[in-house]
Amino acid sequence: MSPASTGSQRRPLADSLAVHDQVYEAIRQALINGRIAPGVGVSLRSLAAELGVSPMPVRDAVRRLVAERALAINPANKRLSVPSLTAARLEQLSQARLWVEPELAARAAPHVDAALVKRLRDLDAAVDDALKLGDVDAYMTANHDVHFAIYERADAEVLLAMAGGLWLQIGPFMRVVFGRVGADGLVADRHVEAVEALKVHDAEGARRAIAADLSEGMDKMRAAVEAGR
Amino acid sequence: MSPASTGSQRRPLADSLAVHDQVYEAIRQALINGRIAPGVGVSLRSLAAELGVSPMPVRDAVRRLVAERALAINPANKRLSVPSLTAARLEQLSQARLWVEPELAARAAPHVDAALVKRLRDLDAAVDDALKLGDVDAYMTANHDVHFAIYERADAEVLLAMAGGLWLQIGPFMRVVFGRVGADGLVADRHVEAVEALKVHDAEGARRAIAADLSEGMDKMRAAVEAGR
DNA sequence: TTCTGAAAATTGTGATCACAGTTTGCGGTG
DNA sequence: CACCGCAAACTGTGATCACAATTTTCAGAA
Repeated sequence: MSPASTGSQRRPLADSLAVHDQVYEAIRQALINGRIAPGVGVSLRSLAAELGVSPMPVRDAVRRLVAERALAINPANKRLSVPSLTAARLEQLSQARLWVEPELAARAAPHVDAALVKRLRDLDAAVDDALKLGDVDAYMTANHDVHFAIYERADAEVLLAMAGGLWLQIGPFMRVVFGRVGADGLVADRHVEAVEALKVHDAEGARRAIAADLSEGMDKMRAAVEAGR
Repeated sequence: MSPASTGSQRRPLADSLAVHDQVYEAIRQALINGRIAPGVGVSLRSLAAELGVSPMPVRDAVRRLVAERALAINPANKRLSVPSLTAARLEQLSQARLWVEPELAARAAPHVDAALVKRLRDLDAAVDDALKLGDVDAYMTANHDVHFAIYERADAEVLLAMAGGLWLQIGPFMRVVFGRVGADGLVADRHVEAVEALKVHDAEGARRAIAADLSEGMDKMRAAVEAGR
């Protein structure tokens, strides 16, 4: 293979997403969906080969994921791995979520309009459907969308980013709930209560509903993690 | 760091810190110290030239800083800049700190020993010295060290990382306090109270002392930011 | 069979180049 | 003097290579 013939056609890429962003999203989803199991090692080249890109954009994406603590880097040999699920990590992540997310819901309440209420009801219906069908990926996506459709209305960029980072880190934990207790373990959530509170701009009601929703979900995660020791 | 000549001699690097980590630390300090003013644009090559390294490790460091929101990236033209100091950002950052940091102090309380108490007193003395001398950089460093010497004892890696990220983002705000009200504006802190509480393993006392310390500091930052509009 | 040790493969890191957008600078035109 | 237009410089992105440090593999000795 001569250096000149290493074609590898380039992309216009002006409007489209950069490759490293696509790679980031791909790895992110793989982590949340549990396609890359916690504890196992990964490498830049193996990820690159799997995604059909050069190691360069993978390197960028991985740096970002490491900074967000969705990937861990062994300080001794500098090798990459997926953080493993420990009770201590879950506990801290839970506590942090339990502070930021209700806060975001409360901040969103004043800015909620009829269109958002409708969208939230549609999204929540999608959550219920996914639950009935036992479609794990669809559930994870829909559940995420419900929460962040609310949080985005809070007009609090910094807190929103914190919440995003926490979901990314807790994604693998959510997966183990399905793995161990099945979809039946998650039939109930507090989305309806949250939407009702938001509809009438009841900030404290929204805060309480989201707090209860998280609290119950996280109890199940804790039980699943402890059962799997 | 040696100038990046085309000779490109390599380092041993086994035990020593990687170049991109040194670059990260250098930019980090420059941001916190306000040597790179908020709002202005930077570029990979200009930073690389300034630090005497190739653009590659700068790219890695910048990715990390962007993920930590210490640098911002313009989505339109993808150019880098230092986030500007807005009241909304300060408010959210403050609220987040006011939750995590007292929590870390409370968690640390049970694990405090005599050696740590001594170290904290030494560090706090350094804070007072820097204040008397009006040495801004020394104050920022010493103040950071006092807080994180406590937080590291909490045995809460996730929350500790959150606190670190928040300090990085709020660093430039701290600087404006000195810029506008001078070192005299910060003569009082609640470090002594915090250390006293920690010494007797009083978690709630430590929580309150740290909360008060942050609260007062952030009031000054808010005033400085508002005055500078 | 089990241990040993050297070769081979794999890893993260850094340098350098190519390329396509964007911004900047500067000349000429009205 | 003000405005336009184009070229040069600069920007982030991606590819490819080189290198040192691991880790893995496997043949040979006990």
